[in-house]
Amino acid sequence: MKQSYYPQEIEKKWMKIWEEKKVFKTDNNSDKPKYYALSMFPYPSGKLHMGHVRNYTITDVIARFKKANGFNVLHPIGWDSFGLPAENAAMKHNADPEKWTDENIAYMTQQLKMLGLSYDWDREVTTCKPDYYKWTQWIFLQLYKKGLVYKKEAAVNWCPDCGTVLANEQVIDGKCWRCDSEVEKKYLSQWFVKITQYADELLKDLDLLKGWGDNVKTMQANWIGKSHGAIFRFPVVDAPSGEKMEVPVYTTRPDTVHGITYLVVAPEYKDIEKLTTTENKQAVEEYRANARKMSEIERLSTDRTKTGVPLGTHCKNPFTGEIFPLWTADYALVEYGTGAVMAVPTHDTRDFDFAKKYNLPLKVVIQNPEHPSTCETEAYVDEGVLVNSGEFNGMKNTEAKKAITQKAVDEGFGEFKTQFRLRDWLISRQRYWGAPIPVVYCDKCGIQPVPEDQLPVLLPKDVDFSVVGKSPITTSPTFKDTVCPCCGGHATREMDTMDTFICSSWYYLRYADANNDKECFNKDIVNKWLPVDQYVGGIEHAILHLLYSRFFTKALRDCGLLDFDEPFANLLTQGMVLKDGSKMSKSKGNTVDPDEIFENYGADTARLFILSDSPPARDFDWSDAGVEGCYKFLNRVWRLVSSNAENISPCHSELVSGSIQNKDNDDLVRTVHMAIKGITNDITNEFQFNTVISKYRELVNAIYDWQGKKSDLNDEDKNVLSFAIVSMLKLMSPVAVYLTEEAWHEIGGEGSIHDQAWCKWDENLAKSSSITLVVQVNGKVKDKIEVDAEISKEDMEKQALNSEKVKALTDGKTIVKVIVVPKKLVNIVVK
RNA sequence: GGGCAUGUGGUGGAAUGGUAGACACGCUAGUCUUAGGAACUAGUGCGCAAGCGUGGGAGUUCGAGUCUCUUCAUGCCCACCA
Repeated sequence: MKQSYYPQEIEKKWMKIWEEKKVFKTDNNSDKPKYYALSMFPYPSGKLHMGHVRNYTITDVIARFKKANGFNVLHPIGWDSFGLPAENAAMKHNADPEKWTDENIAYMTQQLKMLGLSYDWDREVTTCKPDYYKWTQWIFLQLYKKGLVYKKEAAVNWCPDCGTVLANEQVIDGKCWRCDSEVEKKYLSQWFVKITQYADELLKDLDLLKGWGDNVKTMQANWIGKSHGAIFRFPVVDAPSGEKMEVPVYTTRPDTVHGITYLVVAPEYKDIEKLTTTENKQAVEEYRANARKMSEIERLSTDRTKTGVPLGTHCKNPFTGEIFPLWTADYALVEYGTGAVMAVPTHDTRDFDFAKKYNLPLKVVIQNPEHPSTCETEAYVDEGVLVNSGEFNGMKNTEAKKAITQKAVDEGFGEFKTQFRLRDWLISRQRYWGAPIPVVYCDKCGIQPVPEDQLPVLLPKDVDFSVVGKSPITTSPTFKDTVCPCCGGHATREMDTMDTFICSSWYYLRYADANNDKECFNKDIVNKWLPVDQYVGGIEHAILHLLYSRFFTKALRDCGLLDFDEPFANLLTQGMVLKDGSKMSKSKGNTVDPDEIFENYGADTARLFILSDSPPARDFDWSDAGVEGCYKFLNRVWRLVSSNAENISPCHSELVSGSIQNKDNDDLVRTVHMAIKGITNDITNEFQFNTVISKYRELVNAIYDWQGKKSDLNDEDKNVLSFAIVSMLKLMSPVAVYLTEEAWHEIGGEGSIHDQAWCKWDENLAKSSSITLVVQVNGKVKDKIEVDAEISKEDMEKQALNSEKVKALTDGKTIVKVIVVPKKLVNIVVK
């Protein structure tokens, strides 16, 4: 008999058996209730890191727990496999990114299997394969048909030295990640997805997501950024052309409208040239050219002092008749609101800074009656009462917002306006390793979508990855030229590929029906499996991926492809894996390679440890000593099973404590019931795996203690021991997947332990036979008395008052009150 | 600047408003061993003690780590959004 536990040998054996028998295959036609457990799928970067191990172990334990509890569980995995690292590797070695990707997937697949994850591998999804991106392209076309995809001119990150567009991720501190030169902005025609059309619903439906943390919901709400304000239109009084013009502004502070002393338009404002006088033209042009060149990071940096130039023209404030100058300044953003800002330096810190710098006038219109401010040294941005505001004087500013906007509405120069910060999603990437955008450009017919029966538009293979300064896809001699689907004449293909976030915005739908080659997924099957019951992933996806996926679900719903509103019912954002207090990273040299842990301690140890020390949502500090401790614990469990194997039967009878003669046996049975209850509740509530594992340890310690009191085992002893050990193995089976399977067979169990039903507990047995009665005097613990668990309130009080320690403290004092908490404590209040 | 978290022993962390420090790591003794970085046993918040203890200060309560207010510190995310 084995006296010590050899994970390498045991784990490899079971890994193979489970794989051959497809133990974790999911049946689409089961009549059990469904449960969809999902981890965010990985980018095939080469090797798993500990963050993956944590993420997938958490989801795996949930999936196994739900399966044991009678659910038909969908637990799939796939690969978010388009993206820059593959292309970079390809460019470095002038090799095919597909080869690099495939090799990584093969390696990581082995690692995932080693980790003992209960995936249904028949549903594996790989976003860079034509059988997947065909449907990504098809979905793009549906969105195009719906008007949710459009093309427009937009600024991109441009590296002048490499002559190429950079993704945001490739811009590091405003510089090119490859050549370190300053990144500029450049205007190109780009594809956009109209996510803003769903801004209101994306915000409103956050309320439906009861199973999401408030932190993630708040981040999304802030990102969507709904604000209520007004649009005011200011007539231009001296447009150089003499034409009648007006400048509309958006403001959330209509109450300050009487305090306007100037007006700012963004450098990219569409009418800016028509609003500039001849004398100011040169200065304005120079300022705009400079702003265009500046990188996003430079421009948006807050510590930068504000700059701007006057246009030379003026507007009239329709509320006051005052004339004020127009300026351009890059603190006005062309993409937000109307691209123009009404400046009230007295009540806005940005306007204040700008006005001080350029000596623009200040006019106070809001005051705190108790502490009036002249706003000479700083803007007064808090609430107050209107002054210098004509008919609105004396009104509270919160009320004035409405009244003033209403006046503008009535007189025809303004309206109420709701504004979002959310922008449309730029999805064009001037890159090779992505899904080609299925569009062609015909000289005669213009933009033409590729007909659906011609999908997929395959990535060309005849490309040169060594090129610098352009996307490798443009070097293909065969890709560019094609035929117009409309007129049959010559057309050229779109050379841009899609942002990989598109691919990852619908993969969770594909899992439900992963091998469908007729449609992206069958509507009924998707309706059956979705929404995902539990989604697990890193907080870093709190905004982009989760928002895009929510948008996709709503858009596909409106295309008639599915019938639900939100894709992820419950979301668990796991914390980071740290080492020595900082995030594991190659540059810091504090990474831990999962392979080494598997090799030295086994996957069960890795699984146990990664769950043990912190609750899932919190950051987890890796410690080598902790791994060692988990390994020792598993060996301790193994010794407990193997040294008792011949005393244990896997089919123990149901144990009722009344029929048990021996006190130690009764205590152990109660301990087991308490463990079942506690562990089940800890998993069910918030997935508190760290306390689950401490309860494993308590249970194992209790069995060892029990064993220490026994020499020869009688039938009752054996029965109780069997009950304890079999329960322990079942409770541990979602975490220590290999050890429990091996142990299950060691004691003669049939089939797989992973097909066994979860343990049940008896409420009457899930408590100990005696309790510690805590006696407090004035809220401080003074005595503890061991009493029967069924003690009455009266007896509790009597026992407490009889305590010698209590008597000593209450002698000669008045007992004001006695509080009795049933079966817990007595508090005696004395004076 | 805004938002969101989090503050408990030497360390990771437990505690439906009811025994603070479960369970571990570490450490200290000891047992068994040729040896042990294995296993087992005992101990381990601080303080000689009365007592004191959950970042600080107030409050609610018979009773507060937990609830309220306030303050400080740390971390993360967003950041010229008018």
